[in-house]
Amino acid sequence: MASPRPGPNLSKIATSLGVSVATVSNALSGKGRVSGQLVERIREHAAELGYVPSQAGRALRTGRSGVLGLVLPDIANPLFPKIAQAIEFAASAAGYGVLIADSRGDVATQTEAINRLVERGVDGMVIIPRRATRISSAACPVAVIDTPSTPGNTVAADHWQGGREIAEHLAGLGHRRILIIGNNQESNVQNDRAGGIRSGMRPDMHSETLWIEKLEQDAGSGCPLGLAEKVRQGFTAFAALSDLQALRALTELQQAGITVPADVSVTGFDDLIWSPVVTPPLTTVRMDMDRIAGIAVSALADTIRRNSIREGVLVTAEIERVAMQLIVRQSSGPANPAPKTSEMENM
Amino acid sequence: MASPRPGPNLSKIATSLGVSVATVSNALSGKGRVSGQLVERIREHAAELGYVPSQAGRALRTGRSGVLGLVLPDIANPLFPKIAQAIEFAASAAGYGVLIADSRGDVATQTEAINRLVERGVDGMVIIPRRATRISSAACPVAVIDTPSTPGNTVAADHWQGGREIAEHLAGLGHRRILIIGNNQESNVQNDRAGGIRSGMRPDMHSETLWIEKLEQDAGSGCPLGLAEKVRQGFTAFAALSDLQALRALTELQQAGITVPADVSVTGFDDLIWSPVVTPPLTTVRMDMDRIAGIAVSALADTIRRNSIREGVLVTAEIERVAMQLIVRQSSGPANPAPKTSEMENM
DNA sequence: GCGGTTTGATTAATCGTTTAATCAGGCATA
DNA sequence: TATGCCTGATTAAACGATTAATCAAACCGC
Repeated sequence: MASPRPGPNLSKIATSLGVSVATVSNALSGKGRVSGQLVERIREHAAELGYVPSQAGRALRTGRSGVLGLVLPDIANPLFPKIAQAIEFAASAAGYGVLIADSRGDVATQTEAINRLVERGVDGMVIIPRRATRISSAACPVAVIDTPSTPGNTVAADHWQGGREIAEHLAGLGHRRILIIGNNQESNVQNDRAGGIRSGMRPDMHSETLWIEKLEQDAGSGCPLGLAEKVRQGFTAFAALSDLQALRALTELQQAGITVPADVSVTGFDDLIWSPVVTPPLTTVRMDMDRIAGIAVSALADTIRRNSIREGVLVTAEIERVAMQLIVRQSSGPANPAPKTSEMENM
Repeated sequence: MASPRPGPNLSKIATSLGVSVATVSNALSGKGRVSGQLVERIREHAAELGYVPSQAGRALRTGRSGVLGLVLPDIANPLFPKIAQAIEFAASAAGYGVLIADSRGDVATQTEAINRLVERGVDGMVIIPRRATRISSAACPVAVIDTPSTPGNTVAADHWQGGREIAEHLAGLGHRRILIIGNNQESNVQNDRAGGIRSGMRPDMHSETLWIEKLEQDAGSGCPLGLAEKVRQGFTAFAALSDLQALRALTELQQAGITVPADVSVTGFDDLIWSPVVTPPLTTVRMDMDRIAGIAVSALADTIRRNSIREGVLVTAEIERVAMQLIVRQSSGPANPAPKTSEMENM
């Protein structure tokens, strides 16, 4: 009934070579004292037998599973593929596997997801927290990726600076009235980005902020944002806090007969997959997820290596904010002092 | 140096209750012969001690890790979050963890990613294959999710039928000249979808197919698709094989001053996250990923349970094609026999 | 009251790896 | 030559769970 593992194990190699298992183990790991030529012979033989070490056996003995957990509470965020990819890449470069857990956007099950990972024996985990949740340390080292302004954050993109880049870009193009379009006011990330935009504006500039989720509570999901009205009020730039919202703004404006960027400018955040290929391609700000993931994972790996006794720690890294990079494409252009109003009639 | 696991283990519970470890194990798993009241006592005590079984110990003994691998070779596909979420959900409902592996779109590393999973001791894996690759069975049971027409496929959405739904919808709206917009001609999925559209057209209808990747090889990535010209040629409907391409088409048309759906219709596939919130909301076709994932995972779990000896098998399921559902939104409307040509001048 | 079954528990082996402890020689030094 | 050290290997004890085999006692029919 019990299924024996298919491949050879240490003891098969050992008996086949007439040595002890301990020697084989030492030779392969390079730890004990084994003569050079014997190491050679053992390595060779192991390779030709196609030996692959049993993670279970190793884990049982060492207490380390070699697996990290990745908690993505808001998987609907289209940023997810990039994050998962970056984490997986960094982790496997560091010799770790990645176990995913998501809570389908439900706050209550975030804890449950974390527990499942702990039960599976992960050595540590990377958490991208759901907005406004605070991670109290779990039963293993935890790296948090949120925003630099979040307490307990390990490493994150410098969303604030990214916002400033956008503001300065728009200011340089002559825009003076900017509408910031965000989704959710509780999101640490979106708040940082909005704050950055405001802080980067010149004294003679004016901004308002539109929170979509709040709007949809009254007007229903998928409702129009009323951007044409905003254009009439003199806004010439729409700075969305995510490319998803930028896309929504862009198509609504286009449908209303307002041309981007001739009439108004639209910018986003995150450089999501569609951003370069829509018309016009989106001006946006990109975070270096590979770098962030690399820092998070190596900080985590360090902590795991250091902590002989397994305990819950919020991991800290030396670099905790990574600069975002402005990508200028064609959705932003010089401010048009008098956007064409002819089209506005038929709204 | 070696870090002892923090929590209690079977033997701690056993000595604390004055019974043997075997009895505790039996009581918790409900397998051997233990008296009812002792089972009760043991379960209670284990719970209050916060006992969590060691996956490593169990895995070593049983040869089962309780983990499935998920191979996503083309992670750039924005469909990924839904797939990953569905698989993770189905797997954790079946008591499995999910280890992810991606090959960053690189064909060569797909095999390497699979090997990494095998080395980590997964009990089976779900593979969404990169286009045009054929999965030869690995060292464990494998479920393939691609298209029903792919040899070796386990379960998938009925992309062909989805295509027919689109064609019939457009036919019913009076469209007679349809431009199919796909990305890559080698993709099994996209080919099925295109085939379905063609097969669902009425005899008096005409279609052409535009493959973006081929176009971009000459004209450069992100180049215009020249859809305005197609409108002039009499095409009134643009059926994209993914919402990503639909979005690209929609924005290009809108930017050219062509109104959707008044002038032409645009449809997509997959009901991606932005589809309901762009203007106009996209008519698309949705696959029931939860159902597909559920079927794939339970077929996999069955095979794993059945196969005492661990071997590589391509898993088969009873239901291998799952119907797609047409979602009619506002990007498709009645065919306009003479789309306005006034705007066409300024192209 | 005696062989035989059933019940409820224990014993002990096993999965594959790591690693501390031990040991047998060889070699150098006193 | 006896002592000590170094080298290169072996021994054996874990890690934590599962499970086949065993065992003691109770219970049954005859």
